[in-house]
Amino acid sequence: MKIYQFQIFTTVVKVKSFSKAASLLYLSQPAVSKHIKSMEEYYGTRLFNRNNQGVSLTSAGQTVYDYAKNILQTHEELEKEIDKHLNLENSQLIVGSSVTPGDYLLPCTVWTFKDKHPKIDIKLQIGHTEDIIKKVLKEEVNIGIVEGEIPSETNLKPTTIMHDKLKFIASPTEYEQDIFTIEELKDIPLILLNEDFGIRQKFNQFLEINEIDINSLNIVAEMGSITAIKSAVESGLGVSIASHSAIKKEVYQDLLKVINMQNKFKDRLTIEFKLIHQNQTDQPNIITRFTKFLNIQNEHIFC
Amino acid sequence: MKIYQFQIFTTVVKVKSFSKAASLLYLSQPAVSKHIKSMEEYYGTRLFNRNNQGVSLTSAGQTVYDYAKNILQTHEELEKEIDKHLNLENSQLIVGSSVTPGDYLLPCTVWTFKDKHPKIDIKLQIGHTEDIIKKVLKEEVNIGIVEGEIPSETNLKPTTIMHDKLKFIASPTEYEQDIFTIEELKDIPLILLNEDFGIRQKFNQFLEINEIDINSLNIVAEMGSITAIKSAVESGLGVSIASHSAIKKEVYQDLLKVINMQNKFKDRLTIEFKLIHQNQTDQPNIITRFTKFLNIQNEHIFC
DNA sequence: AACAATTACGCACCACGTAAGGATA
DNA sequence: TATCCTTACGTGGTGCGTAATTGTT
Repeated sequence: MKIYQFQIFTTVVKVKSFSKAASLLYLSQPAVSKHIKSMEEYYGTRLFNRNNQGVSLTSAGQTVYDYAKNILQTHEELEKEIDKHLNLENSQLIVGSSVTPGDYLLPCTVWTFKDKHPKIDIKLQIGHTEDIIKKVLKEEVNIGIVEGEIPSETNLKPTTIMHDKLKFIASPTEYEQDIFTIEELKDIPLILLNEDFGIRQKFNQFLEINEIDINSLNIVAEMGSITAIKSAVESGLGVSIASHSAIKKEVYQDLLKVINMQNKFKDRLTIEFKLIHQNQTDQPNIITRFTKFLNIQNEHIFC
Repeated sequence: MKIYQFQIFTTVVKVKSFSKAASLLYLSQPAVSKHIKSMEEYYGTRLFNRNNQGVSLTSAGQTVYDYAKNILQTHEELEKEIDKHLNLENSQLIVGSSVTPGDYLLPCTVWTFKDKHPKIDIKLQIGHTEDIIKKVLKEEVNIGIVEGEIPSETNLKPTTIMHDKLKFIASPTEYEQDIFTIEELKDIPLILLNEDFGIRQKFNQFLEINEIDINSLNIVAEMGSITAIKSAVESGLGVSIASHSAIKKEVYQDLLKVINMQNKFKDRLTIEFKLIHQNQTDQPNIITRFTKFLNIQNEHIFC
């Protein structure tokens, strides 16, 4: 049994629904289903009565709930106690991030971290990759989370903490097709981020790998903001390319649609987010702490 | 974090050694190492001081230990409470098993189950596969764990719960070679189990697949007991074939040695242990309970 | 040299998401 | 039929053991 499964379980109990719990936990509904099923197998009995209005606890489930609350609380206390050992209280952490993770992923992460460590003062700064690298080197920020390449002469050793798929986006009212061919890509009006952005650099690489001359494309605008790009695409001014996490909300709301690429294209168009920090020998505990926090899988760091 | 990891952790604390904990938990030593490492990463701090005399808790480790004991105890209470719900107390379970699992694997399993459910009366009967199948059908035993094929007309739906490798064994003083060729196999004096045993049936299949006539072999004896076979082989009377779990103790003590087969041989010589029980619609909770107990991975059912 | 933990590697199983299927008001 | 849960399947990640390596007395 995992602590994590108790968290899923208690969430389900609270909202009386697998699907609602799934969306609260940033999981798919089948994933929640399977965790509950595995708990039911472990304890050898049904824990929820299912019906199409949601779910309710069985009496065995009520028992598990009572104990699960206890275990979760104890474990939370343990984590707070460890924090005290590490002297994390009243310390400060400044995270520098490039635009995509900074705007779309880290806010929730930072919020979660703050919730878990209320006495730590954590700040988030957003900028382009180069600037963040400079600030890490000057120790103006403690941790950087950036896209694109890290020059090796900086001696920063980047570790990849997440990757995100890049996708073509278009207005659902203007574009009916679900797939692009190479030929179509050359005609369609493109709105791109400027070259300060890791996403744009990745797209340029993509063109090279697929042997497409950038001058053969119909680029109608270059912009310096993801929000601006999204507005332009929503208005039907053209097609663009964006990171999945930056557009999932709009796709869900039907303001944007994703157009897939033909299989022929040779690259996978994914972008990696890398973590960098100064490698001090006596690294403050707080940096280790936040780094580990990001690295722990199955804990929904980015939400 | 997993409950299981707390168990590993507390075991290490108690015996002050990764390797000793590993052998108590029926794990390899690197496996324990990695679990502790992953806990240290999770909590962001070292939990043990290592040295070549064993390990000792750091102060953060002491904190984890205090809370871990609490969590483990709470979880154990939860399991007992669930047992009460299922009315498992004072019920009876008879497990029928064929020889290899019954003699070498289940005793510890049954002991563990009894330890976890002290009010359940669990008994273990050992016999040949056919007999166990009959007893399951007559409901003289509640659960069967057997080797070999289950006739489909019994309507028992076997589920494989473990597999074991079959290995050639010889006396380490009589045989120096580490590998057999097909030709050598035909000359060597063989001591085999009789055909009541799943292991022997599997060996016959193995010969067929490799197109070896059983009459071309030098079979010096057939016996009806694994213990007898082992004694004969230890005395240097010949070579035999046995299930890994039945001989690992003797191999460790250097009373027996394993001789591998040449790659040419076409079969893998593994034997499967299958669980069978009557599929009653209102199956007693206790059968479900024991079945799940066997099925739960990572909990070292066979030890 | 001996003992104990770590790292490397390959294999099997588990966790996830997507998509299709099933049950119930 | 709408809503919600379950099953099926493919992919990537985790856990395991074996074997080689490192580190400490």
